[in-house]
Amino acid sequence: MGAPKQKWTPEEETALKAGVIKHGTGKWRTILSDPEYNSVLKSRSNVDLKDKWRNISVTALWGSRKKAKLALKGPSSSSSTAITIVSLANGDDGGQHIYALPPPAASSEPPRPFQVPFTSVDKIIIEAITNLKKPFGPDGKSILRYIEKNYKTQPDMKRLVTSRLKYLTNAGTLIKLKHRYRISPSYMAGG
Amino acid sequence: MGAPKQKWTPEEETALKAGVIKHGTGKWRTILSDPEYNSVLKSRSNVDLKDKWRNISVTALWGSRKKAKLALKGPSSSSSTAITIVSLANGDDGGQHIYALPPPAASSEPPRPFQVPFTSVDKIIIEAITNLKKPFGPDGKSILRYIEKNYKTQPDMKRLVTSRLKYLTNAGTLIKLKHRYRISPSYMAGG
DNA sequence: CGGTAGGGATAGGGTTCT
DNA sequence: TAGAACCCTATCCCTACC
Repeated sequence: MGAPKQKWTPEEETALKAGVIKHGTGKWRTILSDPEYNSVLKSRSNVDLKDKWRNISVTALWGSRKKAKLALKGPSSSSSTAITIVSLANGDDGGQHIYALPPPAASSEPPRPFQVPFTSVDKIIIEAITNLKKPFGPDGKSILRYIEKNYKTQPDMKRLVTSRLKYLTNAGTLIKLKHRYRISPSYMAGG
Repeated sequence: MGAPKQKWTPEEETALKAGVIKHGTGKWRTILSDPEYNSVLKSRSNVDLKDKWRNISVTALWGSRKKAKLALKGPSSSSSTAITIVSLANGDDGGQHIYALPPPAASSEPPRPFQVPFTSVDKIIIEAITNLKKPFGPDGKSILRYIEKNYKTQPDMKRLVTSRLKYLTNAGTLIKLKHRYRISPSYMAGG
């Protein structure tokens, strides 16, 4: 066709984000039909929207889909790539950090620091909300279940998640409505 | 990592070319899966095929990717690098030459000839077919659109392209099938 | 048939190696 | 230094499942 790879413009991306905030994720056709966005997104399909949103989400969390796939999960599938989540005192998320411990044996990589800062509970919470993709956002319990299902967690993860949800809501990163959490516009907008 | 740059053997290159002729460009996985080639190309990935084909194509056209990048494009992005295509009577492509005119004002370069022979319509047509990468080749209209999009053209470019397509098809450089054009084996083989 | 989710392939820019 | 080989990831495509 004419366009070998049609890169997304900032305007289109903004419109998509606004559309998701207004209609929720998974409502790609609805967003496209909304007169508020359909002029900007004229040249995009519902599938394009879905793909772009996936890309935005995953990039914000992990840097790329590939990294997300590598980072996410692991415990059950392959012991050599397992990632263990631990939280340490005194971090930037209210006294908690999440670290990824490199697998015990494994790679012929050059010497790395024993622990590399990898991601925080906050990021995992955002990931949970993104991946659970409930129409109006998951509730706290679902978020916790998601995290416990996908990561090896420490015993007091519940307390940690609860306090982080409160903090993120106060900070404006999350929006809480009827016990459900969704990601705020400003966060996805790249704030 | 493991692989210290695995150079392409002539056999592999031949298999790749045959695969492209059979399945078209952009069908890298398909080519890999074809029992006719998958023994020779066993150690290559679909991405490897794509990269190698790019090297082959771009080398045939411009000498290298770097040169191609310098030569290609200009009009829309930056006026100072704009390339103007004109055709002159009495050339080697049926009475037509394509020239690249240096930008009007611009560079502090040493004095250049007013017009430097740049490339011919034929090469641009080959480039168009290569870059448009339609499964069975683009039709004439698409080729014309590509050229008009990427170059500043003279008014009668349509007529020129049409006649060149006819010529190149007769000459065996292109293969025409159902109004679509693809590059012939012999051309890519370096003929 | 129309829509979405998800896996997977491709395109094209960038990087490394020789 | 250039060019071949290779890497990264945004975009696009395909299929399964409603």
